[in-house]
Amino acid sequence: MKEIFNASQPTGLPPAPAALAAKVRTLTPSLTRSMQRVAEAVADNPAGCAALTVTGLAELTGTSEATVVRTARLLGYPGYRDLRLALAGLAAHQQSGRAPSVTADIAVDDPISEVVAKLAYDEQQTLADTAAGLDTVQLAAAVAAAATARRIDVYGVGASSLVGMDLAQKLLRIGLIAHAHADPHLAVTNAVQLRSGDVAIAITHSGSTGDVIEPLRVAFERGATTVAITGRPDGPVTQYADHVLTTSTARESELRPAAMSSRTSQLLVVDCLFIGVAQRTYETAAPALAASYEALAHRHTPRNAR
Amino acid sequence: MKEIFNASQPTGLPPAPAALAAKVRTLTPSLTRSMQRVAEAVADNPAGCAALTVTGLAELTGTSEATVVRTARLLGYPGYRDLRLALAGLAAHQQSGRAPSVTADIAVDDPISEVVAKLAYDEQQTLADTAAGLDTVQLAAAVAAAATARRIDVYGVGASSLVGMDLAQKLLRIGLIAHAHADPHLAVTNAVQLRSGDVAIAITHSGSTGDVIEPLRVAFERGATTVAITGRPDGPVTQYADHVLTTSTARESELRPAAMSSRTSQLLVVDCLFIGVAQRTYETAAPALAASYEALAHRHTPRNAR
DNA sequence: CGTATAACGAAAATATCTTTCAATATGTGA
DNA sequence: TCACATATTGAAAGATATTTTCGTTATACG
Repeated sequence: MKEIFNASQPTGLPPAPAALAAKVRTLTPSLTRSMQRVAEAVADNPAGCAALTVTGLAELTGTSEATVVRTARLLGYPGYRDLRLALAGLAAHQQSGRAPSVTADIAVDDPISEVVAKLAYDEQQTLADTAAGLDTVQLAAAVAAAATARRIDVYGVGASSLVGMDLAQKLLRIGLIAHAHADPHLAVTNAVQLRSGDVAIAITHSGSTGDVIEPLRVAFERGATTVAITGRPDGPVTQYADHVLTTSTARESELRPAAMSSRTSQLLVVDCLFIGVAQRTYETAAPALAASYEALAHRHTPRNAR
Repeated sequence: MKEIFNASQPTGLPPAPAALAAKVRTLTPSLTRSMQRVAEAVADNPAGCAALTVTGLAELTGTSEATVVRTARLLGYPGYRDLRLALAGLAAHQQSGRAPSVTADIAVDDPISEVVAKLAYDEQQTLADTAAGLDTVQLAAAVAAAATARRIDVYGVGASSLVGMDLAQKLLRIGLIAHAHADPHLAVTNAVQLRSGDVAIAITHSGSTGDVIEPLRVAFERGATTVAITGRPDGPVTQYADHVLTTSTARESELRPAAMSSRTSQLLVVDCLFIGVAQRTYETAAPALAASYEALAHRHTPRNAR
């Protein structure tokens, strides 16, 4: 067996400078056990790890040099040396940064004001991570496909279905033909109709939601351009995806289900996709948007209150 | 003859992080010619030098490895390796200094990477604004009402309907009885059923969406506790709201409809509401959340994909 | 002009990083 | 449950990079 971990990097992204923390979080779930230990140590204490040699870090994490190097590769660096440099950069970056006062998890007895602060902070973090980890090449490709598509189908179930509907709603507003399917059966039924020139978008945080993978597979086999928006760029869903857009995976806690931050992340991706498409179809998008405002105007009472 | 350059460091100062540039200037006059060349290169372009090996830097400056190492020592580092680390840190530091260039609006011809950065930044801003402007007293009151409610109805149309569904979905997950209504007629029909001890929540960015105000008014008159989530705390909807939760109103542009940032803001408020309720119903919420995970487990394929 | 000293670089010695490969663990299908 | 295939892992060999050594060349000073 050959170990070509570089191949797992879809497009040759240049290693991340301060986006390292994001990358670690995004990638952690798809790492093996010992690699996770290394990644954790690195994310936990960048400054400390930057001071260590491969051997040192291997000992600290109770693994081998080989594993450390492998982890560095997975993180997108050519080797440990480069990861170490990035780590030093990150450390300096953090140092200059602000006080990470609210990093703690939300507890059952947190006062409501604390909850607001922590949630806002977490979601901001999620946004930053997502933006940092988003592959703009893949995004551009997805945008190009969507902008010229005959029709666009969006698949998502559970929490992701709302994101799907949001995307479809917005695309409709700029005059594109888009549908969101939350019902797996109807999704497959519709996917069968797709062909080359159409676009299918699957949204699943886990990357392994059968109900979403199935319609994407059908669309893929019918020749449609397929896009996966997922937190697991190595998950089964990517088998049938021409373009993969990665969402960030923030830690979850008992009170804070993963759905919450994954939704934030997914929405940002979807927004980017939408804006990208709107740019490329500006001629028709702008008047369509204006028209939809116009149509809604009479639904608002003339704010006489107070 | 022995070369103990370390001895030239009077007091065992720890290597400088960002004070490197200063150190270089201070030390330059006392350096030999070739060492000056090295120091100059380093001060000139920290990022570039950080990417070079000893040999590389030696060649670049037309000197030898030994000289580079000697210079590193003079600068206060144990060796070149450490200088390089410091250089990487310095580079990252400098980079972070000039970051806030993304304040501008999204333009039609922005490259996709710019779009991602601007959107992420805007949404982060929206979150911060929302958290800052949220009245925790009102929020606490709304939470208390929802946590003990017999049933919870949520009204929202258009983009806000998705937020409403999100809230209802989550409340359902922790065992509460919640419904989201996007259909104005059904919403009113259901609102008639409410009475004291029930909670009705209206979500409208403009604060003047008749289709949402109407059911809230009905619920209000029936004696239910009513909550308005709106960007216009002076809008008509607040007439019938016992508690008003204010969302932030970010600027919108031609390509960036208001729906986008209002949605972000609304979701944060809804999340806070949810977490608050989950805290107060922890005894039942925690097992209910766990159970809902459990129920979904088999819907995921066992990640066999490479 | 000669000598002492400092500056410098080539190359050896060492440390560090990377790769290979075999052993072990893990999961999958009969 | 077992046998098989595949993935994960670390020890050690191999390759690079860094540091040290040491001899040569340059410079200063008497």
